[in-house]
Amino acid sequence: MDTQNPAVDLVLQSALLWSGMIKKADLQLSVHGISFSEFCILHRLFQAPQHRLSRIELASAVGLSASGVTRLLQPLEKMLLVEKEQNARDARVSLVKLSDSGQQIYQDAHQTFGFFANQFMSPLTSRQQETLAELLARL
Amino acid sequence: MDTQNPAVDLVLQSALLWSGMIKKADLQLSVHGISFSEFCILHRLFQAPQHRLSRIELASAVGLSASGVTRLLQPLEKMLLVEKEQNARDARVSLVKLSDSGQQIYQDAHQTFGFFANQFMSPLTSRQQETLAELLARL
DNA sequence: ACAATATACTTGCACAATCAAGCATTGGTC
DNA sequence: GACCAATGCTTGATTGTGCAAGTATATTGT
Repeated sequence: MDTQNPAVDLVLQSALLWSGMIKKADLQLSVHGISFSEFCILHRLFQAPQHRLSRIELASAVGLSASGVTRLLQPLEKMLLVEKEQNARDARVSLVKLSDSGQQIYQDAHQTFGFFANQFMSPLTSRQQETLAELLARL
Repeated sequence: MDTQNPAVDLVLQSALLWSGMIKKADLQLSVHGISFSEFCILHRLFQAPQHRLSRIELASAVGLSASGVTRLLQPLEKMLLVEKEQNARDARVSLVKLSDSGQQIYQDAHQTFGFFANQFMSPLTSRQQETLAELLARL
């Protein structure tokens, strides 16, 4: 590609790779009626204590703005996958809780996504995947 | 994060990392009046023989749809960074050529981006960056 | 106690990117 | 030579996302 600056190529190569990855993931997840971003939201909620997080925490966890989270959650609320709750200590924060049906959908989607992720990473051995994870973790 | 499936975490971690990277890159490039996507376009054009590519080639090179490329190029044409040219053999294709001023802007932006990319990759040694590039190249 | 500042959202507007549909051109097939 | 599928591109409508501004609540300083 570029003979001058390997870091430039590395960054551009990665950006291309991950934009393609997200498109493929979106396609796989569409059978569950959710997008990649929505899956990320559900994933973080599932991991959280009591499956509950504030919108701000959610935003930074998935790399979106606060307004992005607000809008992403609207359809999920209508589908009853998540519920709004109040925080007793601070009336500003409105907590998001994964509902029972949300957990169900998440687990179905997780299976699909896990299969996809394994397939996507299959050109690398487990050892190489670990190495990759370590390298990325430093960035 | 997830104790069940390391590939899932790896993919989600990466997606988060690169979405953040693109935002930072956009910020850096804004001093040249271009976005990350526009920089990618200019980069590919600069590398191409005679700094010239068809819109389809450009689209796949930067991971956009054909219509995305059409729309991205409109402002660049107005700024006279690129020029439209016809292909003698096939009247369907309209080639995009990097103009002289486009090359100038690109080289300025490349310097900024190169600096950014080096900084972004600085937690990794050159050796590690090579390893990372090799691993990503397989995916 | 009260003002000033900060935080947690939500909303209006703008923009980037996609898809579906359409147009023009090419190349193949009968 | 005339249809027909495929290709390269553009356009209209829609979606996703961010930013700036607004509201409500909390916190800090005096």
